[in-house]
Amino acid sequence: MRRLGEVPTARQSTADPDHRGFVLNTTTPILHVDMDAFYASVATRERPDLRDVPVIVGGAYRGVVLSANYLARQYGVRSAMTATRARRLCPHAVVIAPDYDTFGTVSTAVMETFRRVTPLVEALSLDEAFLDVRGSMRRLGSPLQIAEHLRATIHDEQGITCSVGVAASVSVAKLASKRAKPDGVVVVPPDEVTSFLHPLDVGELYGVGEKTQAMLHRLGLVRVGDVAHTPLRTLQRAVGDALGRQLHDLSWGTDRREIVARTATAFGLGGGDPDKSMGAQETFGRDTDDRAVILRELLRLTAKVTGRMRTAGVAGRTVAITVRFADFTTITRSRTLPEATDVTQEVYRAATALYDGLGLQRARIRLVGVRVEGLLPRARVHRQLVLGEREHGWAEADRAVDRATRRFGSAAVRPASLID
DNA sequence: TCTGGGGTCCTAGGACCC
DNA sequence: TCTGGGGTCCTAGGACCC
Repeated sequence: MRRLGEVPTARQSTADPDHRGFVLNTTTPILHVDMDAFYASVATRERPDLRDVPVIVGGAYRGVVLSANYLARQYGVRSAMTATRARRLCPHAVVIAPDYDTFGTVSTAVMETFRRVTPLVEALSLDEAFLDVRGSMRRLGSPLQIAEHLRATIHDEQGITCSVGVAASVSVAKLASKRAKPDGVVVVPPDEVTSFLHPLDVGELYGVGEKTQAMLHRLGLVRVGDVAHTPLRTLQRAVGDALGRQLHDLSWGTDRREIVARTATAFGLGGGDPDKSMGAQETFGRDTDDRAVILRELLRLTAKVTGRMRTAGVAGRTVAITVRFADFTTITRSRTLPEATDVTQEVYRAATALYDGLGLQRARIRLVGVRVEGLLPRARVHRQLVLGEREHGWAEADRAVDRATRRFGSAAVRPASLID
């Protein structure tokens, strides 16, 4: 039997049939399904030798923790923590490099499992999704029964566990799944929404990170209930119009956002809304002030981004670069071109101009990035046909590179300056 | 060996237009 | 004349999420 924790109120298990009446459940048709320690679970599912060992995924040189299993978490290891700190907290943890291909494969399979229940699946990332099961209940039973069915199926087919939050709205369902972790289900019926939400710390609300949490705490708004009973205008003066409105709605669990069927676009899964920007950035192994090294990195990143853009069939007008200095201060510079482009040389020319415009001399640089914004389907881009325009030559070169990359892999063709 | 990489959205100020 | 106001685009920075 799957373990169920000792969380009070709304937590339910299949052994607790009292809240499974039809009337109650039609009012809680939204499921938020979240894999438990997804990367770590996938990385260890065929490694019984690691079952009882703390495991960390990520944490390469200058890296952070992408995921940690629950044993590692007992030592205080958390996602996004620096690798250094994680190793200090848990020196005997096994560190595994991420394998995104496998994560993607498992994710696709899990999302397929969801779609066998309902077409209304909104993937938020590789490892979590909202499901609207309103139309599935006649066939599959109450939302709680559907949640347990999904958990059992994913466990049997993928060898990993997940947790499910069930509620009338997406925001409450998401908070409920967090409460359900690991390997559990929490149902929050409509008449228990405020008693569920109001004792939570404001930091639990979607959109409240470290900074906003600290600001709200300074104002004496510590619990969600405090936010709920603060006038909207006061809230908006503190955190801005949009976030103030959002927090006000979330604190009453009144968001009516509908689920839109879509797959995660991350990692090339495709589907859903088209991306609005595409970018790439990389932290150097060591900080550098060498212009040649930096420009070469900008070219490599540009080629990566424009290659992805051409694969996706999009072009963009705004080119932005990011520069992070040794002291971690980070600046961005952007420039909007007259015409949208997906041509490597055009984006690179803009990126180098932006970089040189900074007028840096000996600044130690930690990271550079390139991003193209304002993406449009290439079919909607009408280029000014200038007589004798050289860019056509570059576009031809890009297409040749793309063909070669498809046949021989990304190492086969690259700009001359990137060859060692 | 302090602090990744992929994104989205909001804010605010200035330019510019009507 | 002595000063409006709305809308859009562009840029830079910041917060947040996974």
